[in-house]
Amino acid sequence: MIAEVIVDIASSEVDRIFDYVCDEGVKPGSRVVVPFGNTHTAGFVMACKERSEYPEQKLRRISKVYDELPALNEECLALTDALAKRYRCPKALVLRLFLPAEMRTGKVKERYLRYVAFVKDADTSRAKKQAAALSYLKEHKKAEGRILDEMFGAAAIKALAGKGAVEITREQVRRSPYEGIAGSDTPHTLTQEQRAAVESIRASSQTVQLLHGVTGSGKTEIYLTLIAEALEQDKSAIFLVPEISLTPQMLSQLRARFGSAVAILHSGLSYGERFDEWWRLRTGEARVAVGARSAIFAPVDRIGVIVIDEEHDASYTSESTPRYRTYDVALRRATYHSCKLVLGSATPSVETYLDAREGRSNLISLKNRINSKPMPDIIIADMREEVRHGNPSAFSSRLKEELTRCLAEKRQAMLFLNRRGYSSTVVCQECGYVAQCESCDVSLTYHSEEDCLKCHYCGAKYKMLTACPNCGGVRIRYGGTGTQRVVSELRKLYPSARILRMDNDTTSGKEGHYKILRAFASHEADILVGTQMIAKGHDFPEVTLVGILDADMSLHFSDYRSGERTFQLVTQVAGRSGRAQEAGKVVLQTYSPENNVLRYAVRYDYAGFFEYESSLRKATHFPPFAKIVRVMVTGEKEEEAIEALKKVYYPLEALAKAHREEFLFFNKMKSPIRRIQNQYRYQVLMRLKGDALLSAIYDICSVKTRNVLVYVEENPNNLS
DNA sequence: CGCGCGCTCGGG
DNA sequence: CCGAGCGCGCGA
Repeated sequence: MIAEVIVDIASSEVDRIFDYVCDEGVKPGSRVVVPFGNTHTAGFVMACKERSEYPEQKLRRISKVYDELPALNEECLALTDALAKRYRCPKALVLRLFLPAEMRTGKVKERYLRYVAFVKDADTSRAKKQAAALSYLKEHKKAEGRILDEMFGAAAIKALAGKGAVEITREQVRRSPYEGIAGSDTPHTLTQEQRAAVESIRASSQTVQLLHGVTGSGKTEIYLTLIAEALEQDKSAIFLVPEISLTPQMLSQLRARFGSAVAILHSGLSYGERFDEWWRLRTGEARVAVGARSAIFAPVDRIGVIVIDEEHDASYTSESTPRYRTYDVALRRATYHSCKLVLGSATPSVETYLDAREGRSNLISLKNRINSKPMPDIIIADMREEVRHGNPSAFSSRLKEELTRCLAEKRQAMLFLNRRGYSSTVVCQECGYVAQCESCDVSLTYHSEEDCLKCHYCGAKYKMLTACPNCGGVRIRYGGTGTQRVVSELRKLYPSARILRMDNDTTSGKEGHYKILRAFASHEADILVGTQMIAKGHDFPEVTLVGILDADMSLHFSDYRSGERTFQLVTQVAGRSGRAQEAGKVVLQTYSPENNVLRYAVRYDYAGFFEYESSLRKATHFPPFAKIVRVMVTGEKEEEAIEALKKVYYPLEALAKAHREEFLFFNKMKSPIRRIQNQYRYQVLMRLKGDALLSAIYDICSVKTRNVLVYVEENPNNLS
């Protein structure tokens, strides 16, 4: 038989089928090792056939077939072809997405245990131990070899096997993560509104379902009901959440509901655990795949429902080749299985909501919160006023007032600032010198705890300046406030308050987040200061005050999505306040209180925001009414990068000239940040009316370059 | 991707 | 004349 093989080499040069001779019974989807050139390489059987077009004497034989059950099924293989085409990348890169990384590198092997099973009676009259072992096995049918050895001695078991009375087998066992986490299943009766939502999804003839509801409106319970339904129908489910939401609390909730039917796929697991969870899904032993973006590639058959929670989250778009959108992959899978794709969010992306508005998906709006409590009041603090009244600090007088009251009432507060470190710039007062990273064209952030300067783009650390390296001056100014500075100012203002900080610097490893959150949840601190990561999915019933210290940070980004992001951020952060008994409050500090997005956000008026934002985008020709395409060219040597840029720029320019009607904008430029991690960055920025020329653009950008990376981004998440 | 082949260039 | 360096094409 002939196998059509794709070799596991991430290069377009070898991205084609190679025919190999193989034994009968080799199935498509199997991982294999094949002789390739003068080495051996891993590969995947994409299809099998009887005869090859290739000259017979040149055919070579597959040297190893890995799994009894092929790692990939028909759906995965078809999806590989489709995605490789869509994102113009080698099939090998797509195939890799389907497998846990350690399966390729061969770091982890299955864990086997020896079992002994009863086969038939035999003469054991002259061996007491054998007789005892055999009768034990006759009763129990099967037992683990190691335990039997201990009970009856290894020799006796061996002897029985020799007589054919018992059979020894090696069976694969799985390491199961979070085994200790039990969690109690809360009773799950649905509210009227939740029942109606489930009914609407069931009855809908559309694939995509958009579940729009504020924090606390009970979206999760609806997801779980739909997943349970899939399981009842003997189908499987995929449940995706943003990376940050994969907390032990969330996992224990799922474990409690679905037990061992749940398998978790995420980077926090050990290699062995991830490997085994993957196989549990592949064999059907587990049928609910839970994880972040990459879990959309979970090896499940017969999918009954796919859920994408917090649909708007930026982490659902891959930042490396293939730059897939999770939604795109999910829609393909849902279509293949004729199942529903449920998107949930309190603040859907403009694109997603527009689809629903225009009837391309089914919109379900949850109007009420489960506990019928209103969302907290959002108070705008005008920071211009503060400056006018001689208050230069990071805290408005209103926030200080509320903080004082909150602490007096023994409640908790959360302060949010999306900037870590102490100060974002270090400036010499004498000559204006700004400390910059050697490998990136960005200014360094001062970190007070380690008394050092850090680059937030490449992670490099530098010694803090004692004097200006330019002029020798010693008067150094710290510009811009980060979380560390907020904490130190808070300590001065509220010396007796217990303060915790949570950002990338305080959290070592996955456990780090959890520890801080747990400490805060059990009221070991009064104030939690943090970045974006405190905004998502955690329940703190004692929190009655939330401060958004700099709502403008995301607002004035030169990015068409900045309004959307700000609305999402404010809504999300506000949702942290007053979740239980007490009414909550939010103080939102801004220098532009008249800003439309903020005005909609303080009223929790998503519909109003959407109308405003979408008409703005329509008028200015921005996504989802147009497409932004950025071609990035990066390389270590600036001249090489420029040379490669020219290679793509001229053909692109010609394309733009030939299709003026399709182009709204076309320009080549240096990236806003010229260099990151010693890589020079150049870009061609385009805005197109639609996708008509996308294919041509990808074609142009698939030029061969040396030492330079060229890639295409569609509607990129940031333009740095 | 990794290799080997062959072409080119420079030193002597 | 010979060896090092690199661009190119091949792999079933």
